[in-house]
Amino acid sequence: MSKVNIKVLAEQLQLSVSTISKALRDSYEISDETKKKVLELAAQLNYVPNPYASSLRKKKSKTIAVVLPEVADNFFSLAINGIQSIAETKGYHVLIYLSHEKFANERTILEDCQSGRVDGVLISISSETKSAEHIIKLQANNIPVVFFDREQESIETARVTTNDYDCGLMAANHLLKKGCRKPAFVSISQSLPICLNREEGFKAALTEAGIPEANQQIIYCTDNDSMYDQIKTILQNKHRPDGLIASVEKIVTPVYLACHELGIHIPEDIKVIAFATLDTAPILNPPLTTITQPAFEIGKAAATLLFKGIEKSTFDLSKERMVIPSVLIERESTAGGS
Amino acid sequence: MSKVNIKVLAEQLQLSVSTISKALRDSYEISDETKKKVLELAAQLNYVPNPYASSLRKKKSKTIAVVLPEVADNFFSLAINGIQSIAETKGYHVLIYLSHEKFANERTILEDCQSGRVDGVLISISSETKSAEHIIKLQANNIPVVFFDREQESIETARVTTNDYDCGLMAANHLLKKGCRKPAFVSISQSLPICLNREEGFKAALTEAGIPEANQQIIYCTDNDSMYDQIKTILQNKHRPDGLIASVEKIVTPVYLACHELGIHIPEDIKVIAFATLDTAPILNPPLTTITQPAFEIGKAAATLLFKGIEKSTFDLSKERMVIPSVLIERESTAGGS
DNA sequence: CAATTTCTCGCAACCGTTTTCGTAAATAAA
DNA sequence: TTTATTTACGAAAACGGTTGCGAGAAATTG
Repeated sequence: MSKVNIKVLAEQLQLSVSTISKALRDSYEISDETKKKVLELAAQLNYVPNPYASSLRKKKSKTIAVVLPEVADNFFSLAINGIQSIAETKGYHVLIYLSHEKFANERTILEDCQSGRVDGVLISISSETKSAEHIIKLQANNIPVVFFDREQESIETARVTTNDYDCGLMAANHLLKKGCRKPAFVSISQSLPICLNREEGFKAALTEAGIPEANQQIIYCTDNDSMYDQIKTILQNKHRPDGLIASVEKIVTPVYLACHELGIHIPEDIKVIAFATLDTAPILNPPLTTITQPAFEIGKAAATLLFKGIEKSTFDLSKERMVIPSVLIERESTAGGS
Repeated sequence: MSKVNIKVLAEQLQLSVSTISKALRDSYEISDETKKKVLELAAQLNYVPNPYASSLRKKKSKTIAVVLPEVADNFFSLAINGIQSIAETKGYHVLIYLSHEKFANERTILEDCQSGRVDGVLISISSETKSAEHIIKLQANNIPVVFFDREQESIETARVTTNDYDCGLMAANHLLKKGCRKPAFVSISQSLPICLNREEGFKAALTEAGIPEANQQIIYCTDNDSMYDQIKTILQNKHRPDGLIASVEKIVTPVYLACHELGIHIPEDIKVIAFATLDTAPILNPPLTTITQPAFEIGKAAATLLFKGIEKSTFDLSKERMVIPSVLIERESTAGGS
């Protein structure tokens, strides 16, 4: 059916293909009269231009790729919202790719992005990603890349993050203030800057408070499936921490469940604070103290930068660095102390 | 930079463009020797074929569109995961579009889908959508459409849903069994089949139990922003319900918060059950009884059907109907009664 | 050795749109 | 009236692959 393209319009109006094309794009070369006829017929026949033909000719796809570790995470969902909101106003389309936290997937995805399919890439790298060649290759192909949240430090390009180090510090200080003497930090990666920075802040706060390094417990839960068991083990340990910082959202549920199963009470026995954008945080049992990241804003800012990089060839992304602060929202999971 | 295309390969190897193309596609017309040389050079020069050029010629984009009301919702996030998992194995790319529950947005999005940009569309309609022409137009253009979760009843095409009526029945019966005499159903739409079917099941259960229609309270929260206030009003009403069914996930937080603020205890004063895939359900205060929808599976099934419709022209989507049941998971928010 | 078949490859059209350039007619300036 | 300029449009070449067909060379057959 349909298959109505420029050629069909041209035949019906006894005009040339080029005239139709120009009329549709409102070129000054075409008379108002002709334009009107073309627009009318186009509307009547429900003509929709083929974006790929135009992309081929113009070397612009009006499409960007968003590469994420996963989508079932409030932070990333909200970030997508932010990205979409900007893309819409710019008339861009958004391809979503999931790395599932695997480097190999991420590399395959970025390889495809060199095809001309997209004009730019927004990426939050997988927890496995350490090398950078796959991203450098993209840049070598003149595809602008902007990191959001999870960056690759060695790459020279724009990035939008939150103040991870400060938040690590803030979280740890909050626990200390609430009376914790043996807080632990639960991380999901030994390479992700977001985790490392939060961890550094955590350690700095503890050191500052005079807590010896030996008591600065850092726990790495790199495997999703064993997370629950791992956390349980830690909570059963003789040196059980009296405070816990969840570096990412998905740690929260296993922690709460494990505490419940083991009869460990939050916040009496252990205080919990999490980097999370969970909207159920205030109705958890107990309500969870969070470091809430501005996910939507990070998405918006990253997209805005990317489009600048795409549209203004003069704009240099390489030195752009935007930090949007998170906020600590105190709830009962860290109640007690002074 | 780069710009390495088939022509470049052809020149370097002193072969014709068509030979390169055929070699890359492993055509029988090309000798193994030549193929090897082509593949090697392609790898060396980091050649990535332009998908749009090929799409133009082959009239296939290897891309599908997923149209959702919103993405910051666990159901949809998980559904995207399911869709992606199938798309990956099929080598398809996934464009995400958000209608933000607005019909006008949805129409614009589907219009664009007629351009040849996508080979098929997976859609969960907005809560505003009542008419169907925008979808019919798509089908008239030979773009297969598959509904998942939120369908448009008058359209003849495949749909993957959960057993909404039964779940409405199940939810209501659960409340009745737990001692509720005045349960209420909180809906977000008077037109969405998912809401209507759940509502019908709810009413059927109550009627069956001998509860007069006058006491079958149905509450419509169509506006996101006023939801909290609306719920609070209802809870302050003299005829405050003693049980509450949240027809969708996003109703949960405002209900819990409102109850807390008003000093209404769950489940003593009011029992709550929700259609939700929240993974924090077990750690809420109190843990939330849910009708948990198989979001991931629904996504997978819908995508599988769509690809059948795209790839096998003999396959008739119009009569396909798949129902994947949800499960009721009982927790404390409905404790009490017998 | 001639006739036929098989193996490889190139030519050229095509997909739908954009864009440069050329040109005839209409209008303005000289 | 002649010349210059503007206006409105068409022809054709791209963009990067794909594909049907034809043709020469090599291999097979009779």
